[in-house]
Amino acid sequence: MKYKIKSRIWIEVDGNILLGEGRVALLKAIENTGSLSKAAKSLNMSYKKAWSLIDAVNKRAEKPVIFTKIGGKGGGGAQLTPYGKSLVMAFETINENCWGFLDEQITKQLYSDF
Amino acid sequence: MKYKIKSRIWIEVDGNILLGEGRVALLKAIENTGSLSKAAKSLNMSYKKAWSLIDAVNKRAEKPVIFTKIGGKGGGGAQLTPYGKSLVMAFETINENCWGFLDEQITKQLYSDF
DNA sequence: TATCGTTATATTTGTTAAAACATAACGAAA
DNA sequence: TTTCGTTATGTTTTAACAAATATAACGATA
Repeated sequence: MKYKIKSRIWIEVDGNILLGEGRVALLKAIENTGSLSKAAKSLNMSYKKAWSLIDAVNKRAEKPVIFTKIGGKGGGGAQLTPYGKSLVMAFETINENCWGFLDEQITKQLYSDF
Repeated sequence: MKYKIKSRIWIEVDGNILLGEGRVALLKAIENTGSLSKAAKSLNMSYKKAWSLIDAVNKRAEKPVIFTKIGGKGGGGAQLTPYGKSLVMAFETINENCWGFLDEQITKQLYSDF
């Protein structure tokens, strides 16, 4: 089969993006590193960009998605809230299910004989 | 339900985009107008952009998607091949099915109680 | 054979999005 | 009270992408 079907999904609130693949990757990196700056570095992203993405997510989500701490031991840090974790999980599940669905669909619509 | 799920799908060949929503819209406009330049105008797109999109599609598709004529009555024109029409139909069907699937999914993954 | 609206293509300009850079505030601990 | 690695934010610069402009070739028809 020569053709491959691809997709991007995202979640919107009032016409503004809440969560997409990039933001989910960032949230997962925060979960793994405990810090926004480390997460940004691990994704080869500037801190500023990471911060603005997270800011947008926090502004639009129904409940806070991360909480941060400034100063103190280690300089501070950032962690996902339980709600943030559940959003990430839901997004990834939907995304994977979508891939499977689309693979089925392209076979049906483009490569079936009947 | 505060969150809305959105998607974009596209078809790739060897890592290059063959068809996405924009190109499908352009192909449909060609079908309706019988001309690439009229189609571009109807979509508020420059002729050059339209031409390069179509060029990319023709280079990558398994079979020609449009055929063109230069000069003569009306100056020339462009039309979809039957294969082009079938690609457009398949794309639109898959896209609509995908929207329905994703609406189900977000309800299941984010708004179900069990 | 002059005209016309196309297709086909190159080149320049403009606009927007991303990257880079800079800096203040914070608070635990040495 | 100085140091350190954070969070938080503004400003400037760069680069990628889109738009605008220009022009040649084509062929039916008047």
